[in-house]
Amino acid sequence: MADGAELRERIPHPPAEALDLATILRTLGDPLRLEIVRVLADGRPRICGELAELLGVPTSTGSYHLRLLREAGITRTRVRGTSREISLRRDDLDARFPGLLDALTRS
Amino acid sequence: MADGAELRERIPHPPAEALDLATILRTLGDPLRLEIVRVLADGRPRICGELAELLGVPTSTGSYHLRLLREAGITRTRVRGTSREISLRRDDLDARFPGLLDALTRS
DNA sequence: CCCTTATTTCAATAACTTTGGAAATATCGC
DNA sequence: GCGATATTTCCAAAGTTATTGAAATAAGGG
Repeated sequence: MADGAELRERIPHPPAEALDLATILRTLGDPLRLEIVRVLADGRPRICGELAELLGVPTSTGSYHLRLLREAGITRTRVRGTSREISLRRDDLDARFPGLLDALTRS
Repeated sequence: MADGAELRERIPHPPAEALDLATILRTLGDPLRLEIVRVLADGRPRICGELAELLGVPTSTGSYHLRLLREAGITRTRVRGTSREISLRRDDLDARFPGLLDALTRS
């Protein structure tokens, strides 16, 4: 690690008020990312490698898509040991865009 | 007009069964196109030039975005005189993805 | 500490998207 | 047909996004 920055790594998430509908739609408008959201829709968090394997992509590709989902405010990422636990930000999304997630994950 | 193809010009629209959610989301994930959909959400059709002017873009740019909306199955385009009348495909969208349009145009 | 495991970042590349001026096409009314 | 009006298509430039191997970083456990 680079000299000096010894604080525990914090993963940045946008606050709920900052969520932008066009950004969310653009982010979900990719089959891989939409599939990730559908998998997470059951409320159970998954770890990054689990999702990459499920989608059949290298972890570097998975990590890229998970970063976009997190930056758009769609998912939340928590450090747990050497893994990251990914979950849907369902309450924030439901509060900000009622009905959207339901419409996307229905059936 | 090119020699021989004298039939009345028909504008292609995808059938309702062919609508794809990821394609629709990708298409709406552009601020200009999302704005067009919000304008059309009142159910009143608009002509192309009206929309381009409203958005402050050249008609060639407007025409490009309207083509993407039409090809994604989000809007319907009808020839009316020298103009094209653009409207939302609300019934098809509501039937195929219940709640989606409502969630996008609420407020 | 060092090793292992999980994940991210980097860098290069390829593929796709957006923009807008100019030219082409379509339709109408005369 | 012709001219006017509305829109689309073409094209090239610019911008953005996706993909992935390799290197870097992080955390945990001996």
